[in-house]
Amino acid sequence: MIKTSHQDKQVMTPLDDSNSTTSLSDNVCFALYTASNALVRAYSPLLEQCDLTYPQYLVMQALWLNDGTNLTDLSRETRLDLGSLTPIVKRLEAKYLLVRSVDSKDQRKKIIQVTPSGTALKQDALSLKQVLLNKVSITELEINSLRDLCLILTDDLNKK
Amino acid sequence: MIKTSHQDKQVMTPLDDSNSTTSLSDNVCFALYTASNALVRAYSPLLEQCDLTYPQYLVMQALWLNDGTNLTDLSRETRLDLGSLTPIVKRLEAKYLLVRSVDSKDQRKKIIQVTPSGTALKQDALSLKQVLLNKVSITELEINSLRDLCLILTDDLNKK
DNA sequence: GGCAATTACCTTGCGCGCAAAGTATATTGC
DNA sequence: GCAATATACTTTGCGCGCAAGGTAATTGCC
Repeated sequence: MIKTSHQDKQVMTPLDDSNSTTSLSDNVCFALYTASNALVRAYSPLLEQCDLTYPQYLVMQALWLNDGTNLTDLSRETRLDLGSLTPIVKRLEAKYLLVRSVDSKDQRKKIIQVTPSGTALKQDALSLKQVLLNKVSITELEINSLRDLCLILTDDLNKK
Repeated sequence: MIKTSHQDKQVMTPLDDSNSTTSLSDNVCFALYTASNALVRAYSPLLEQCDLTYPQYLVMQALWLNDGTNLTDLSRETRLDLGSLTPIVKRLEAKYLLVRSVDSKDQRKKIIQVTPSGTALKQDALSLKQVLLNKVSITELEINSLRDLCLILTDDLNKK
């Protein structure tokens, strides 16, 4: 958007920075996208015994930390779009893991509350993280740095 | 990473490691998942002017680097499932960016080749990466470390 | 009080990601 | 030479992620 320098030339030059990659792995974007897919894929067989998908697990985690919020607040916490969140929450309600009720003070708001069944899942579900971490060869320090870089990147990309 | 100590007790204690998180942001998994979503979301309005989605862009990148491969090889390079890849490639063919043909030596294989229209997209599409990188506040060194950690993590998670 | 603007949520449409099942072609074993 | 197996791809079903459009309820403004 700022540099439109090679809009005029269609011939690729060897010095052109945007073409010096020899493999997809040279791109952060590819690496990030691939890692996220691998993560969800690796989580899925573990979460299956809780009958949860990864996004559903995310929502339950958010509720375990902060029960009784409304959809919009839950959307902000999970960084999930409201249009994605509504059907996810409905499926969790169909599994009797949570209940939805209308806020009496503001009838537009839906209050989401974890049921006893939902709470019962907590220990088992959260322990699955360790199973995945055991497969990973990078150090805890590197994991923390990976996490922090991802959080910064997310904020940067969501800006403007 | 090593400790699996809380498998036997179902009651949560304040010292229980898997429950000490006070926010979703404490989890690598959440951070990674969120960052990947933010990335695709940020790329989408840029790629719109090329009439490409992010996965379609990934496939085109792979082909620009290595034209004339078959689907299975393309699947390995892009880390995309064959079941995902088939419809993506079909949509790219419908946009005249590539053609699919049967390998005469092995009729099961489909050879994918970029058309002149597909090649014409290359310069503009690859220049979009810089637009995104300009929004990002982390250093090039950190980006490289983020990329490498993601690649290692992916390999670890795909193992076994 | 009345009415436009805003907010909270739901719905729709499309393109994935992936597991599972299906089809056609090649290869292997005997 | 031919059945069993393996390989390459396609299809189907489901659950997202997200943009866009819709419907109520609430707020702000006059």
